[in-house]
Amino acid sequence: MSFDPRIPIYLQIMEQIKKDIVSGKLKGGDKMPSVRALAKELQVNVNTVQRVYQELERDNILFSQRGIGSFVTENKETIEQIKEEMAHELLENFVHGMRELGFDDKSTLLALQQYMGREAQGNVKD
Amino acid sequence: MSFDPRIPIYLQIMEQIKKDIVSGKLKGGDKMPSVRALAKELQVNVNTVQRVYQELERDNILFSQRGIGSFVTENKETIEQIKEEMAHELLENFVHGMRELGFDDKSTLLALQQYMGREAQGNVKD
DNA sequence: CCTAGTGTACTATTTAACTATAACAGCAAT
DNA sequence: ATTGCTGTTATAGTTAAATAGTACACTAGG
Repeated sequence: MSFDPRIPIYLQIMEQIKKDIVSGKLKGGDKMPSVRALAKELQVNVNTVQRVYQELERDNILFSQRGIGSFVTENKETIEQIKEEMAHELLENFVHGMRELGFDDKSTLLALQQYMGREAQGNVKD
Repeated sequence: MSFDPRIPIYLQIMEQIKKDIVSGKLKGGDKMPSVRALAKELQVNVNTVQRVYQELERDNILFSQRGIGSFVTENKETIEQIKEEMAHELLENFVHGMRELGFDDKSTLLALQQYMGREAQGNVKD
């Protein structure tokens, strides 16, 4: 994982973990790497990872047990809620961003289909 | 304009100016507010605005003349290029972001249409 | 010439993120 | 008990963004 220097590292790690949970890559109850292990893997300081886990625990996404480890919440509602929040934010950024560039919604939709088509080397319109 | 504390202010101001140029709200040759005027308007320091103008000049989006003012470039190609870059970045963030949340492209497209429909209180599908 | 407004440059200070390092606290297996 | 892993807390130092304040350089208009 490489980091965007414009955004605090701990926020980027938080986002990545949330994505992994929301997409099912990490499941409810899964044990997270220890703060030290993740710090080493990501080449960041232990305190930074500790902050990540702390913030995620504050948001009820993880829970930590001293001496044992940190775990993904078992609460599926919480996870679904996070997913909706994240998707909503992406939608909002995209649509509003395109509007601010002068695209109307129809043009935006078209641009998206073209982009997806280009990436998939095939058309999304079935 | 209110600022996202997670991102440097000067970058946010840069983005806004670029959006205004790309969307046509600011046109080629237009005189920008003076660094002091914009600083006062945005409630930020003169140095911050100075940095914004300096960076935008480096990107050939503005040009500044000492004693006179700062102006939007007359080069339409540059503006068009910026517009494409910004649109591409939005598309990329959106599509990749949705994929990371576990949405396939078809679901993403549907979610977008629903979002646009909700906002417009009407359907985009003509 | 002189003034007012412009961009530009410089120094100093504050704040937050990040790092480095160490220590403390709790659990489990030997 | 001891060892080794865990989360947690604390202190200190570095870096970059942003601020505050000042000064300089240039241009236009009176």
